[in-house]
Amino acid sequence: METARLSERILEIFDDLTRAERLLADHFLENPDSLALHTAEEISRRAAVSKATTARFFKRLGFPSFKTAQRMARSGDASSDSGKRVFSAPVQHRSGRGDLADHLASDVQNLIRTFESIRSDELNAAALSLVRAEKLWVIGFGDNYPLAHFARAQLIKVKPDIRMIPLGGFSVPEEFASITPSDTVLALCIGRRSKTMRSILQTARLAGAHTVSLTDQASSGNPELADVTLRCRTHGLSYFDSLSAPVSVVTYLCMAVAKRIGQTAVDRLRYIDSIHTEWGDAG
Amino acid sequence: METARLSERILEIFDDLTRAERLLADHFLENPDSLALHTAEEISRRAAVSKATTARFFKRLGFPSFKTAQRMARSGDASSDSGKRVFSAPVQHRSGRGDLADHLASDVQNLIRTFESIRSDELNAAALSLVRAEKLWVIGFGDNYPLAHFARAQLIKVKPDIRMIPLGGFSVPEEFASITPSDTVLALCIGRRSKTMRSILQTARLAGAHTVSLTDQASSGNPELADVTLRCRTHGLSYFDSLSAPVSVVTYLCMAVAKRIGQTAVDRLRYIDSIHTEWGDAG
DNA sequence: ATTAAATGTATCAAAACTGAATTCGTTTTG
DNA sequence: CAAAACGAATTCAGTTTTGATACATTTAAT
Repeated sequence: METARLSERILEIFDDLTRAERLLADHFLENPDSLALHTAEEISRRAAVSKATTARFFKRLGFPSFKTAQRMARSGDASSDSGKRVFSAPVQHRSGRGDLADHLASDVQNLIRTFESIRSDELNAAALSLVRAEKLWVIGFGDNYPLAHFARAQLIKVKPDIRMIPLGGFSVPEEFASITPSDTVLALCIGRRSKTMRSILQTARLAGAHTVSLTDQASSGNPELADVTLRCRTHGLSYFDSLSAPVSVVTYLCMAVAKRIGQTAVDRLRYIDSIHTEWGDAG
Repeated sequence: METARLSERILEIFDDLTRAERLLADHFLENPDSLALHTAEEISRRAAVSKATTARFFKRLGFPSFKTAQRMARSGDASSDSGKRVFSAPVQHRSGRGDLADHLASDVQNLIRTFESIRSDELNAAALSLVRAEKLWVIGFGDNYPLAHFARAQLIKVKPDIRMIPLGGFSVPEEFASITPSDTVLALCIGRRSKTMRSILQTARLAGAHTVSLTDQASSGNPELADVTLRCRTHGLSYFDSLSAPVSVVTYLCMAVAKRIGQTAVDRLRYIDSIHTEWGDAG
């Protein structure tokens, strides 16, 4: 995996780079395959630096020249996908920068792929649905609970009635009974599917409420359980899935909601802030 | 107040800074009060740059001069400058693809910048500390609660004794009393600082426990409150901060922990998985 | 094999950066 | 009040960085 080697090397000496070189560094961190795929001229153009700078950059990185660097990048099987080794005992504590660079590259890819695949009209529809809702139900079981909590924490800052399921130790049906057709359900369904979630979504639809669900890409098995389904890429390099993309999508969603609500949301934010200040929390 | 403004401004133009200026930027991000407390000469000495550079730095930041900047910092007023973006009513529903692309770009930058600035040895030290801990305390108040919950959800999959603060409605001191020198505290300190968190960290250090904290870049008002401090870039485009980078860092940290624990962690993961399957949850 | 096109590399002058020394203004002290 | 002391701004010269251009090398086509 040659691209990792490059990212690793870049992260290592990042602090010593000059400004134009940093542009290059960022370009390669965002597009790890760029070195293998494009010419020096093309790379220079994309990173908005001169060819000379690109040439110098690889010398500073320790390569004899740009060409050798590119050859090395191409010779290494840079297909970068290198299968899931979730359970292939990682004996090597060899640690360090390589892992970090890999992880970064992976999460950047997760973000990019996710937003590439999400259609903006669907997102807007989702946001609109959340805005219009009288009550908003945020639902997340198991590993989705933190994500649900996070979404609610954002939304409650701009909208008054956000309910969370599950809540404390309370029984779900009792809580969920108050759902109405003017409500919207935001369902977080990343990773392991839970039966309860399925039941809740069915109940919600039956009750005539709107439903928005956030899933990972693997979950396409049960389509159309929600009015709007947003798929996130959650590919992780080893034991755990990555939640960067879902978090980013949720953040965007909340921002879009706040934006649509407009001044009321701003006022509410300000009010909350003033309460915090009054209570002596640091701003 | 003002220090936050300064840090914000610095982060805004961080990419365009030269190397010596970056030394200054780092100094101010780590010591936000430095501007108010020290003379330009002293600051220059501490940041290891020339006085001229310091003078120029504040001009580049948009202040008329160093002196003005210092006066503003000391008065704490400084509302004259660019108002906080958070409240600058974004009336335009530009709604199109642009917002999405901006958001994506911003979060990708957050990720990259975060991993650029985090030292891998610090991360490894943090992971090691988490691995060695007899009990692990994950702490997150307010907006950090979902993040803490998320961290715990990962860690509990590979390690048996992970405690969370705050928990249910239980009183913190009663819970926290069982901390010992062989424990480690993972403190999530993104965004608004809470007094309780500070107290907890102090108590933890007094008790001889190890401490790892995850903060945003602007927050290092009290440096060295933890043994290891990991700074994340959380810059958001409008109302809300972005948590993509912190989530990514936490995920990496947990992965590193799992890796170091090794086979035991794998076994535990498998066992948990088998229980899930047995209970009929979909995989 | 030869040539033309494309692409990487080296050179050099312009621009930007930096710190030491100097100048200017303010405050303190005798 | 003078002058000394201090600190901030400016100037200036040396250094580094940068991109345009010229040059060399590879590649492709005939």
